[in-house]
Amino acid sequence: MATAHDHKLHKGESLADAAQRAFERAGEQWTPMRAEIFAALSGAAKPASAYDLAETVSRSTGRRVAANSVYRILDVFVSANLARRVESANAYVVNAHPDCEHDCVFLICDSCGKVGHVDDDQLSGAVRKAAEKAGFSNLRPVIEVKGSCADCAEGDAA
Amino acid sequence: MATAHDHKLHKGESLADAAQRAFERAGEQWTPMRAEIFAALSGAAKPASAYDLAETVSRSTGRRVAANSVYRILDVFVSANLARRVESANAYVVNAHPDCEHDCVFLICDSCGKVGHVDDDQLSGAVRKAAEKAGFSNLRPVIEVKGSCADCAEGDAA
DNA sequence: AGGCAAAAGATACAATATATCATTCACAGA
DNA sequence: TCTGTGAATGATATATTGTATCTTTTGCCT
Repeated sequence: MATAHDHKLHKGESLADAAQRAFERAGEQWTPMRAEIFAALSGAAKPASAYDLAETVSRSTGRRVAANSVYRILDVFVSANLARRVESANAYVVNAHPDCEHDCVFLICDSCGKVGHVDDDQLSGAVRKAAEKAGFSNLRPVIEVKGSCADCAEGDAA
Repeated sequence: MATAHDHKLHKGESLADAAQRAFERAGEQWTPMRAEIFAALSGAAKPASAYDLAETVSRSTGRRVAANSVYRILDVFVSANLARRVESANAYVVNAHPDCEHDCVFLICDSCGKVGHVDDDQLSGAVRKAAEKAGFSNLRPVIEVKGSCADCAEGDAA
């Protein structure tokens, strides 16, 4: 890797390492392109769209990266649990704990666009149970809450 | 209908009537165009995209209806609780009981695309509570579950 | 009828997502 | 080393979803 971008925190590096390990354990290849996209995704302050990432990576590598390549890689990331799609934002976030399987609850701020997340297995379990009770199987819950985050709500009085 | 209390289930004409009443009570105009779109939406077997509805209504009226008009009307429907957006399908469904405020749980079948829904105030309340605990306000929960519906799972043995 | 505001039409365009085929690359086996 | 194979990526086109802006029409009120 030996990256020249020194403003990366150690936390970021170790996340990439953990991601790589989990990824390879899942039988996938950790290629330079995938590493670039993972870095772009984990460096983003907000959920990033595939097009955002395509642009970021295009700049950082100097080579044009097309959206469809990004989509392909994001799909692999999502199925390997390295990233997650935020449905109500049409965007993606890294999974900071690629080793744990959780149904995340995402909290999406309407005004700043940032996303927080909560892992509450009891809550997501209740959602799963409700879906099963309705005859659904092979469940993939999407639990998100739009609203105003604490920071944005302060100055906002709305 | 046996259910004289709780959630009145409206169908066909009476649903449109109930919707119109609720809509006008909210201070909105029930125009012919809006009635057309509501009819198209409530006649759809699956969640309908704005473009689906535009095409349906274009055919049923003989006049070309542009997507942006449909979007505008859907937005009004959603804010008046006559319809809901299914985030993970980029589509809309009618609200069968426009008089009650609920955080619906949508169940979206991967293979047939149909959507079921569950109202579980305790469940959605728990989601709201978790978001509030994280400092969020002005909440609009999105609780959806992708999976296989009972019908599709049968022939599928996946 | 006349005037106003809401609604709808027309058009253009931006953003998101997928489909298809070609090219590159790593690697196994002759 | 050569080559066949499959995975990954590139290139390109196109489909789908969503907004912005301006004009025209419609419904409502006096």
